[in-house]
Amino acid sequence: MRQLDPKVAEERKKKVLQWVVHYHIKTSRPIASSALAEEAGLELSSATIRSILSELEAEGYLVQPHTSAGRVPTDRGYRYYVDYLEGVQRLASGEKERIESQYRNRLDELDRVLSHTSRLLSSASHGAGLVLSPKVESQGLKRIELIGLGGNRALAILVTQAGKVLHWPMQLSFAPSESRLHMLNRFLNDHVGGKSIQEVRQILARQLEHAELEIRELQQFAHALLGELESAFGPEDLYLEGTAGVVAHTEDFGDAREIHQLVRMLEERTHLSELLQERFQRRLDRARAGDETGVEVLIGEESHLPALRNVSLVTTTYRVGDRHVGLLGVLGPKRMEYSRMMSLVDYMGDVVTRALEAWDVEPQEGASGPDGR
Amino acid sequence: MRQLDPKVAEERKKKVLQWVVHYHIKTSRPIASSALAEEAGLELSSATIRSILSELEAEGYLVQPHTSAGRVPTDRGYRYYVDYLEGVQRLASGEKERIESQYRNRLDELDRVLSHTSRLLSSASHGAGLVLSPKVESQGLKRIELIGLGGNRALAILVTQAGKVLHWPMQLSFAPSESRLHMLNRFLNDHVGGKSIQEVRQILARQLEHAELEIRELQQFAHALLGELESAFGPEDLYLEGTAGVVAHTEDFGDAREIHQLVRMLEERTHLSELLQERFQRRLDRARAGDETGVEVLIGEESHLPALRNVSLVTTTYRVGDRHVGLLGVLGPKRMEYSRMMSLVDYMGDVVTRALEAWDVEPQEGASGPDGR
DNA sequence: AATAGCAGTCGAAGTTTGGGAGTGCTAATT
DNA sequence: AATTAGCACTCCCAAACTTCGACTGCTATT
Repeated sequence: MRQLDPKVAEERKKKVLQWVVHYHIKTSRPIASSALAEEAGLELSSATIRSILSELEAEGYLVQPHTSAGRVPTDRGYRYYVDYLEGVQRLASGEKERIESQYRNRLDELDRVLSHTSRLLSSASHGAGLVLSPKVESQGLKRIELIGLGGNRALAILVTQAGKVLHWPMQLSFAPSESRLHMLNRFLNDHVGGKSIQEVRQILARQLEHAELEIRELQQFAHALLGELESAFGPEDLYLEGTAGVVAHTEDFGDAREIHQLVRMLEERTHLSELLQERFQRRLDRARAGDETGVEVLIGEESHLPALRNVSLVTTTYRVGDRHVGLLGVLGPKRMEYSRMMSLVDYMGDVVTRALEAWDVEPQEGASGPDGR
Repeated sequence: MRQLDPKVAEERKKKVLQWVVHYHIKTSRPIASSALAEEAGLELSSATIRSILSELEAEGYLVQPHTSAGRVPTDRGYRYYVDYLEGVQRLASGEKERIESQYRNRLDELDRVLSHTSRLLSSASHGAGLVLSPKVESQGLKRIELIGLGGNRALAILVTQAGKVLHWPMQLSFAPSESRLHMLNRFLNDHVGGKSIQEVRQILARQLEHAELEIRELQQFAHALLGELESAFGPEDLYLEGTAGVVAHTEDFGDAREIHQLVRMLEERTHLSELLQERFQRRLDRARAGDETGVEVLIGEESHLPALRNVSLVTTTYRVGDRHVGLLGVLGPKRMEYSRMMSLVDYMGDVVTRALEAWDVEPQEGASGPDGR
């Protein structure tokens, strides 16, 4: 056994690293060379493994909490481990079944699907579940409707192609009559199908110029509608559930200040929302470049947000048809079961995509088809 | 100084108890007799105070974590303290201003008001904010509307008197035409104004018997509507925000198991929701008996839920007009600043009630009034 | 190149210790 | 009778110390 093939050496180094990360995740303890020697099935003595470990440490994959302790993965170590994992494990079929049953018999609104999804993610991961809702701006509209509520009040309702229902009350400066509203609705919906909000805006603007029918009301409505759509759709698009679960794993945090930082961040939502938006954007760009990547993982300080120092984020996108429209995932302690989380998230991405299919595939033409009985 | 008036003795005993609770809340430490003697301004020696303390302990208001430690309040001690506090402190006007500004310029839906309120409660309390939404069953309806979504699909929309908007998609077994829907909506709304869901049910049922117009569709719709309303309105009526904040105060909990219990409970929501429902019911009963009580506090084990052993709940009701329709409050560590929390909750109850006033006061008659310009 | 063996490091967990914070009791005081 | 000072006693807590053993890195050996 003279002269070791460098390839072989490299190979077993990887194996050691993987085993260390894996085992640390399971035990939350520093991993010693002897544990490797005995349980990892490498057929090497602890001494040899020690030298491998110290190489790995020199390369920045591992650290010792102190001399004479075992090794713990760095962010970089986790990163290697996660990259290696890519798409390996499948979800246990029992768990699949459990999830699937939750979605069965549920022809539902986007809103409910997503909020339900974030709960499921949370409860299956014992961490936080998060879902970024599709931006309304980017979706096609299916219907706009104005419902009079008496007096000057009306309720505006907006249904998007993907099944999201938005509604907000409006204070008009006139009291619309039933028949006026009906006409207005008719007019609006004649020009809306499948168009994006921007397009609808333009149409409304053009109609305002031509100044045909019901000028005052149209103007009123257009004005108010545009105003409402401008604002009001920021961090509210984030479904975030189960944050308490993340914080409860106190052993994974250093001091109390760290926990408080994290709590603040989870409470305010804005920073997290921004981070996810940005991630999603990047993902879109990459998808456009043909670089299809399923589940992505963001480990500890890779986020550059100090509050997330000790947690990791596992995300993927979900689609309507072949357009990626939103992001979903799990936030948990850095020492999470990545392979399970990754397959969970991957699977949930599928499930949501399938749930949304039902909305997209439907007949595209007018409202009255043949009686379906 | 011969012969002490028993009333005076009783009085200062109360004072001692209050001071102990107050100070423990501030410091989170057991309180010693010497601290009382020096800082409470009682003009008594520590020895005398000791004997008072031991009486209080015998009566179950205080305990010592161990011999030779100071005293800590029991649930009963907190209870006394809280009952005494009743309506004493007002909220700092700066804070009021801050809150008030959040509601200004916001003619909004019930849904948003409440979810916003729970966030505010959470951020102002550093605990969890919770709001129990009015039961739809008990509210009058303002509008029902069906919007066709193409094919057999329709979106049912229901607006209650208090401004809650419910909507859910329905799969019909026929494809409704525009004009049919319009007629149906007309018919529905002619019979709906101010009625409760039960009443609407009955009306629909009666109409089904008389079997006049559009029988099939009415039947269809009524069936589906009733079905939907039966289910689906349980724990979703609870807005719960900021749960992570409660858990983050690790020093207030015994072991990790306790924390996990609490986390589970906060995650599942059902138990908590039930507890709150029950509280609300009781409150209604009491209000009916003319026993008006503003803010209520539930301390630790008074809830009989082991998971809530170390937390307290501060709640009040909010109203629409003079009907109590919902509950709101704060969940935090047992060692919370009760007086601040109570005035916060009290105040928020007011704010929400005022916010809902806007919805109730409006003109009650038909949709088209004089042009209001 | 791999290993056995060994000295050395250092944390974790247990033990000991003193100090002090606090109590309850009792006898003296008003 | 109520209050207080004084004191003995309890018991936690923090610090200092010890022991143990889990690891490592190095070196000589195979």
